[in-house]
Amino acid sequence: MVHKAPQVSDPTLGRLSLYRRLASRLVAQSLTHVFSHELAESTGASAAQVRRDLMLAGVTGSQRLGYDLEALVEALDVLLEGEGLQRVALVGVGNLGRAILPYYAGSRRHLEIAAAFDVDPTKVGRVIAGCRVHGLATLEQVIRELAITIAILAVPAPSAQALTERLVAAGVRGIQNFAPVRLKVPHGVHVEDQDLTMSLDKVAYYAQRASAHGAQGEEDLP
Amino acid sequence: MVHKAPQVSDPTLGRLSLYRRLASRLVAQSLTHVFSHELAESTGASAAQVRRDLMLAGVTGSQRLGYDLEALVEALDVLLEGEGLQRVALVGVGNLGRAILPYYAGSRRHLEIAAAFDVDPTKVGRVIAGCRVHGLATLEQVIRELAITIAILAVPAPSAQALTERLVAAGVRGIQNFAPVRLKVPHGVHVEDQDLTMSLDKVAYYAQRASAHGAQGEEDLP
DNA sequence: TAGATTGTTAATCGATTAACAATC
DNA sequence: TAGATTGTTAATCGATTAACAATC
Repeated sequence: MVHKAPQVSDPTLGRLSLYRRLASRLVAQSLTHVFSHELAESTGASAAQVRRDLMLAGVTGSQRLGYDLEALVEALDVLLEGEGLQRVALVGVGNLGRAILPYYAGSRRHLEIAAAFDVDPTKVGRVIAGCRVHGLATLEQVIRELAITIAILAVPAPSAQALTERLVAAGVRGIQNFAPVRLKVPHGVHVEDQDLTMSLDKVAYYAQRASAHGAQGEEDLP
Repeated sequence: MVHKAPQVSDPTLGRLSLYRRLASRLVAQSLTHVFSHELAESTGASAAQVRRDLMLAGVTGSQRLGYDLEALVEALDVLLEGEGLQRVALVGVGNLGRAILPYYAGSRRHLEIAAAFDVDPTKVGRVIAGCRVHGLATLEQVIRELAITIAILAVPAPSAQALTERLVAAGVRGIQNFAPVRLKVPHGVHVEDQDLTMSLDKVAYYAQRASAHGAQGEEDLP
């Protein structure tokens, strides 16, 4: 348990997240073990890389059976989300906020979406996916009372920065930002931008090249 | 105009997308020029890297005034989205689909969201953000008629793979995938995964470390 | 044992940085 | 000119790959 927390690089972190998702699914199928090459499929990485990633996470496998799923999931949960429970706030209960919520419901044992916030008075007081919606007036109070450390920011771009400052002042240390704005935050606060439009540009770029190079695959390699 | 299309790496592509967004915004403010360090702020990259990125995109700047905004936006549009017009289909008009649509409305001169699709019969026939919603029965027909090459896939995970196969068969060459599933596609088809849960794991990881290292910034460097 | 896996190491690859020369 | 910018190059950094030894 005195597991010295390793420093994990960003790309590795992304893969660990995907391993965990697959692992949870396999656990639900009552499986007990998984091989590195099975996990590799879920990310497109090589099996050797999976092994190195898991070693970094402090998970050790068996040469005959692969990795024990229960231990794997627990180790990843601890690494990604910490030993205790971290509470999360959803800020902005529009279409996007409501769409996101189900993704996080259940299966995350060290994270809990503890509260939601919205400007719209008609939404305040309602319960969405087991989560109570508060007005923005009580933002600081609720966040402090529940000791919330993480926020999902799903509000329109113009209000994003002001809300960020209130969240940080109230004790939030990490923000998943869906607003197409670069947030300014003090040191020690981490912002992860989830830019929905950026990847469409990438798709457009590759699709265009695919069409230009003739409808069929641009290379013959398997 | 016989601009040999450059091979652009993935991280560069992401930054170009962000430069374009900022550039569009500045154009809307009636500005005519922008400096590399101004663009740099939008991504967190260095000014020198911005210059290299833009050079790669074939955009050339002036030493006194920086980069001409109109030329910049046009060059990025052509690079990212092609010379002609590419049409896009939104598949799945749930909360997520409706939330995404406004992000793409307008400002994209070489991309057009031409059609939407949904299983729900009560949604079919409606018009959302200027975009007609079709039933899944006519998917292939509509995609072929409109020559759609790109799809935004915002459907539940279980139906994602089957729909992907129909889309590809009908001529789609690029997919922005919001379903938490790894899609199998033939060569020449590009899938960009937009995983909404992965970045929350990253946030949780960093937030947890921030809290562990004492509430204040973990390093003293500016 | 034979087979298939895991843990470990050196070599490759690519992106970023930093320093410089050139320009208006 | 002086100042601030752009275009260019060599050096650094880090992640990934590939090959190997060790294990059950």
